[in-house]
Amino acid sequence: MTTTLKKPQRSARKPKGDGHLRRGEILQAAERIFIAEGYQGATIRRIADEVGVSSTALYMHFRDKDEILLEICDGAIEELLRINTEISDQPIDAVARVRLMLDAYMDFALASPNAYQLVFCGPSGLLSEDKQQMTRDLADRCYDKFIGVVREIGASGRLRTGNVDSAAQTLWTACHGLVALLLTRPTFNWEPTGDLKAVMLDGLLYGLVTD
Amino acid sequence: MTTTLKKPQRSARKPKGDGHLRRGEILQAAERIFIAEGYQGATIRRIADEVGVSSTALYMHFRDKDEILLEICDGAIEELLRINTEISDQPIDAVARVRLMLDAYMDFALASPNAYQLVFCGPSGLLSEDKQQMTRDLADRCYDKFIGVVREIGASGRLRTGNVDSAAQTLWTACHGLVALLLTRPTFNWEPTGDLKAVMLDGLLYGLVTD
DNA sequence: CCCGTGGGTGATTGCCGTTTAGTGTCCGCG
DNA sequence: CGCGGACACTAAACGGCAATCACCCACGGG
Repeated sequence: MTTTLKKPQRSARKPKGDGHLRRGEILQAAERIFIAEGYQGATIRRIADEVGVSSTALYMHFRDKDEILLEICDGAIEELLRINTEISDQPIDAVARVRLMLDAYMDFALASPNAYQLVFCGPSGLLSEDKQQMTRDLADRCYDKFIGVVREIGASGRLRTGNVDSAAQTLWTACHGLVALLLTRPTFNWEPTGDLKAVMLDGLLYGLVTD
Repeated sequence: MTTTLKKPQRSARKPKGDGHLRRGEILQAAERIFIAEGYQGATIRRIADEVGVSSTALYMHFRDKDEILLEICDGAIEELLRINTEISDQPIDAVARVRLMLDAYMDFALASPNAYQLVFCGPSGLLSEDKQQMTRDLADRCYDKFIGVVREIGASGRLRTGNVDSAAQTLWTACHGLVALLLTRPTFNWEPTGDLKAVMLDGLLYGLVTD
């Protein structure tokens, strides 16, 4: 009952300042299709149909298709940044925080596979470089949170390799590789996901960090 | 030499059994464009233009576009399999062989970025699953070579984690992650590639394998 | 009352992969 | 020699895509 009457039936047409509402509706519909059918299935026409407008109408609110999907991804990455910040602030051992962050990172990827792949597995040119700027910045801030904790470990002299950057990049890319392949090759005969995550984290941290 | 004149001045038409030659020419042109411009730039029409035939002609020799690119990728993966086999047969310590194989794997990915990404970073549906069968089989045989050596390590009791499969998958996916991100995010402020490879291999093997 | 403007549309452009119907040339066979 | 058929190939078209264009029209301020 609370629904559709945004304004009394004064007019058959929606009131003039509806633009902002439309934008939200489009994002919502796009996200549904994007989650359900991936990048390929989320065409401009299908999103427009879902909202109930013509495909042209989407260009009123977004410059192009990429901007829609990137805005969805931004939302996902913001969530990751929030998680990273939370973990980063916990008053526990730095190594434990690194482990938590990497674990949360992998969980995030597995929970938001489409957004994750669009941002981190983008086939180098699926979307033009400059349009990703906003998303890339967010991802970089996630990485900054991460490397901050790694730097703590390095400062306390617990890094078996002296270089903070190479250690951080190794930890990150290794975890990325695991989830990326889990997502893109779902038919492979994988060991249980939890086991793989554990072996990855145990192995890497044991290999890179001293007690 | 290869005169780029479309019509040889001798006979207006090439001899009858030219089909298999055409196939080679197409693959060669496609590979050039594919390497130079990636998956996006390698369109049927552009490949056909390069060869000097109509776009329809490609369908004489290949069922569809994916088959062309996959055949190129097969060539690349066969090279990887050859390398893996060679290393696998070397009469040296199993751990040293695993390290060599992973190192060669990463070098291969960095040397054939397009083929590597198409096979291993395919956004889960860029090419239909069944068409990749041949390529997947080759990749699986590469993995078999790899896991064979890991199994040797496990059999000699040198695996810190008892599970051969999870260790092998961890090693593989971690190395994949490194090269995948190096390829897809070339603008990131990476440490030197050699350093990253070394830290990855040292850390992982130290973490997963006992002396 | 009228007119500018914001929100929206149908038609169109220019790519793409793929399909269909057809064309010219060579070969083997009568 | 002639002719049917196979072969290598093509032009044109189809449907789908993102993106653009030229419009349209109800509303609200003057």
